[in-house]
Amino acid sequence: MEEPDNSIDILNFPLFRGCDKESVNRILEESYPRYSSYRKDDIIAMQGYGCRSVFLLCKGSAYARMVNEEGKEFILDTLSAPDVLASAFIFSTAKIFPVTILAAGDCEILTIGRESLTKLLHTDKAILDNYLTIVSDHSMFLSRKINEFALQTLSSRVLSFIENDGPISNLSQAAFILGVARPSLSRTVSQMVSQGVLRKTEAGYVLAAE
Amino acid sequence: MEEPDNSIDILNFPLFRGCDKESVNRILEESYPRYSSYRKDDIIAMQGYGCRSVFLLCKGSAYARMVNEEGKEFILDTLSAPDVLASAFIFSTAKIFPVTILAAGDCEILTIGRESLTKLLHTDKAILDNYLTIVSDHSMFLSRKINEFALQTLSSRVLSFIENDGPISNLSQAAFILGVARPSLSRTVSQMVSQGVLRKTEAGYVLAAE
DNA sequence: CTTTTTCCGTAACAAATGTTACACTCAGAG
DNA sequence: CTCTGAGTGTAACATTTGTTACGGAAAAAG
Repeated sequence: MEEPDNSIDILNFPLFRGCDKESVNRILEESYPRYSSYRKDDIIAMQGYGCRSVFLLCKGSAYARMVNEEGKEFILDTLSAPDVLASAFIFSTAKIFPVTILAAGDCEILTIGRESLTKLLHTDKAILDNYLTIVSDHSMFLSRKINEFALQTLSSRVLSFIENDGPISNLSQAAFILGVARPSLSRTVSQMVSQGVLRKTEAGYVLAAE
Repeated sequence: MEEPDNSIDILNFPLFRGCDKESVNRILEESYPRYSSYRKDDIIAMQGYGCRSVFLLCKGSAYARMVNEEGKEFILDTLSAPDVLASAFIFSTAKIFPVTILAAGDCEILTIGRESLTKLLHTDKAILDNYLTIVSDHSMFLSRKINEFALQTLSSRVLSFIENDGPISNLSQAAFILGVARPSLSRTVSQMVSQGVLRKTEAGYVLAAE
């Protein structure tokens, strides 16, 4: 279970940048952290369930999927190691996952309980500052998402998507992430191409300006 | 400028619950906090501009409005004293307001700079825990908003609106907050009434079940 | 090589929401 | 009282997106 190179990995995390490695390792070891592996498409956390720990994504990548009662869904975010999952949920009043987190590929994850995390934040000011930045950036990310969903048309959102995620090489997948029907995205992309906004390359659809 | 009853107000804030009042007041006084008044519709903070302070909303209420390039807009949130504004923006990497904050009525606001806030968080564990909860709850709020905008139909969002904000007494205003056209909301509400989901009372439209 | 699967483009239609326009009610100002 | 403005209901039409369906292209499997 316990990985021998735990202590080496730790400083790769933005969360631990500038921290006192020794004391962090001590606190982590005291808390008997769980080190687990997930296979592609395994569920790491389930929307609607309680959140008692944060997940340090040490290897691999994961994505956050949001579903509503009628089964309509979309991908809110994709995350790659090294990153912290559930950072903004664990200290909320409800302590409930608003999304389901799934392994995009094989993942290795270190689970840290709420108490240990609190202790870390109380002990090391660098970690605290990093954590505040991480949680705040998460809020900013969500704000931008809201702006997209609430105010932007599909074609604007396609542009944002390409800016953030690069060329659209798979229309079906992109449609799923954008939370729209595949033919709708296909239609919109076709229109954008004929308007000269997008261009089709071997890598997929890209901005025509480049 | 300086209000004499500052120190009394402070403990009303969820942010300061359980804190050591003496040391908080000392830190606040050291930082020469600005105490400002705003009239109805004054701009407290402007979307797209830098965020260097948090705002303690001591009296009155404010709302956060989000606009896109084409001028389409909606109200993301309304906040009432006592509350903390911009808690999730000040520690982000970008440090940019993603919304415009406006006074919904006459407001009194205590402005706390980033350095003083950092000092408070580093000094008092209770404040730190409160702050983490506030920021996290903000993230949860945004997640729910995304769920609404991305996945829910207007009628579902009407139900959420009534649950959170009470009866719809002003269709125009509610349409603006929901970010939809007034006739669209009027139409949907009419349909929901004829389906028996909503009921019209003197207080406005309410859930039929009650 | 054939077969199957996956992805893509597209068309026809449906559903949701936006836009514009107009008439009605009601409360407050004058 | 009359007038005005805010809020409302509603209709007709436009626009955007969803749904379903079908055929083709290209890759993967056999």
